[in-house]
Amino acid sequence: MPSAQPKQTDTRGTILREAVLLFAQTGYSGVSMRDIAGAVGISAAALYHHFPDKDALYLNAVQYAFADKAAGIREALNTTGSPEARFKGFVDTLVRIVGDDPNFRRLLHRELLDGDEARLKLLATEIFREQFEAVSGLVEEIAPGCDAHMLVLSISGLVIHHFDMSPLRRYLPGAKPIHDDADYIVSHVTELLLNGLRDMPRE
Amino acid sequence: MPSAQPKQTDTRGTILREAVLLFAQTGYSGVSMRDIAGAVGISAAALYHHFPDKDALYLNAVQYAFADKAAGIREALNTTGSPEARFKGFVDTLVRIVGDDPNFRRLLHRELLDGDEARLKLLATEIFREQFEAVSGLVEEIAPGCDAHMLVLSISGLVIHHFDMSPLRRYLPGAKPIHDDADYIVSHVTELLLNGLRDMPRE
DNA sequence: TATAACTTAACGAACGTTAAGTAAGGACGA
DNA sequence: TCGTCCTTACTTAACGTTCGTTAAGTTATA
Repeated sequence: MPSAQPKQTDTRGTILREAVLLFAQTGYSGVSMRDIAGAVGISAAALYHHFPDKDALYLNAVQYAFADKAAGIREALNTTGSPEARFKGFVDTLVRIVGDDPNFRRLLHRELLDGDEARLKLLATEIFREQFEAVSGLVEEIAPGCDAHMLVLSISGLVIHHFDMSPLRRYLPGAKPIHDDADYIVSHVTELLLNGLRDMPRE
Repeated sequence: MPSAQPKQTDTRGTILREAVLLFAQTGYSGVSMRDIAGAVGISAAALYHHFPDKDALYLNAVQYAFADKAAGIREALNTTGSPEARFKGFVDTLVRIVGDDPNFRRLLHRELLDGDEARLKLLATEIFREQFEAVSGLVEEIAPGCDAHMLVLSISGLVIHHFDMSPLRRYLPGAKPIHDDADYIVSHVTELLLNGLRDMPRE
C-alpha cells in the first residue's frame, strides 16, 4: 500500500486551510465547529473523523499556518553582500510575509493574547527560533557586542506594528496612502534602524 | 432631586471594571454575561438593568478602560528641557502605562483584531488623536521635515511589541531577566531611536 | 467484505435575553 | 406620623438558540 501517494481529495488540508482563515478572523471562541464545517462543505460531525476535538483542530491549524513562513526568511539571510544590504533584504522579506498574509499576523497576536504556555513555547522553539538566531547573527555583524536579543524584537516590532495599526492609522493625523505601501515601510524601518531618528530623511 | 450626588453603591462602575478585566483576558466571545455577573456578585439578568445588551456593555467597558490613559502622556510632553530629554520622558511614560496595565494593551489588540470601523474611528479620534499630535510635534523638533506620522507609529510599536512578546520572548535565544525591566526597555528604545542600530551601546 | 469518509439526528450544556415578581427607600398627601 | 405609591435595583425562572460532541446509519472504494 503506497501510503505516500497524494490523495484524490485532501479533506484534511481543506479543513486546516479554512480553519486558519476563520480562526484568524474571529478567534477560537468566535468560530464554531459548524462554521468550519460549512466553509469546507461537510457536516460538523465529519470534522471529528479528522480531529478528536476543537482544541486539537485549532492547534493543528495554527501549526499549519506558521509552518511554511520560515523558508522565505532563511533564504533572505543566506544571500551575500554587505551586512547593511542583507539587513535591508531581511526587513523587506519580513514586510512581504507580514503584509501579504494578514492571517499570519492575526493568528500570532491571538496566540500572544490567548495561547497557553505550552503552545507559546512550541511556537518559539519550533518555529521562530532558527530565524531568530540568524537575524541575531546579522545584527551582531552590524553592531558588535550589542544586545542582539532586544534588537531583533525591536526590528520585528517595528514591522509588525505598522500593519497592526493600519485600521486605526487612517484616522490619525498625517496619514497618507503611501504609508500602507510595503516599499515605503521597508525604507522607513531600515532608515530608522540604521541611522536613528536624527538622520531620518526629509520628506 | 440632587442627581449629581455620588450613589452609595456604584454597581455600574463595578460592572465596568470587572468587565474590562474579563474582556481583556478572554475577549468578547470568551466572556459570558453570567461570567461578568458572577464577578460583580449579581445575577446575569441584573446586568440588563444597567446596559441594554452585551454589545453595549462591551463598548462602555472599552471606553471606560481607555479614557484615563491620556492624562499621563500629556503631562510628560508638557515638561521643559531639551527635545531629547522630553523624548526620553515620553518613552518612559509610555513604557510605564503599557507595562503597568496589561489590560490596556490587551484590549487595544483585541480592538485592532475585532473592532469594527466605527469603534476604531472613535478610538483614534476621541482617545489617541491629541497625544498622537503632541508626540508628532516633538518628533518634528528632533528631526525637522521627517515623516512624523510614521515615526510616532514606529515609536509606539517599539514599546508595545516588547510587552506583547514577553510571553514568547523567554523561550527565544539570548533572553535575560533584565529584558522585562521597564527601565531597560526605556533605555533600549531611546538609544535605538536617537542613534540607530550602529551606535548601540556595547553590553 | 472491510474500511474510510461521510451523513442525519440528537444529547446535555451554555449562551443572550426576557418575563414576572420582590425588597428597599424616598416622596407626599392626610 | 402614618400609609401608600412610585421608582430603583435587583431576584428566580424560563425562553429559544447555539454550542461541542456523540451515536447510529449510509455510501463509495479497494
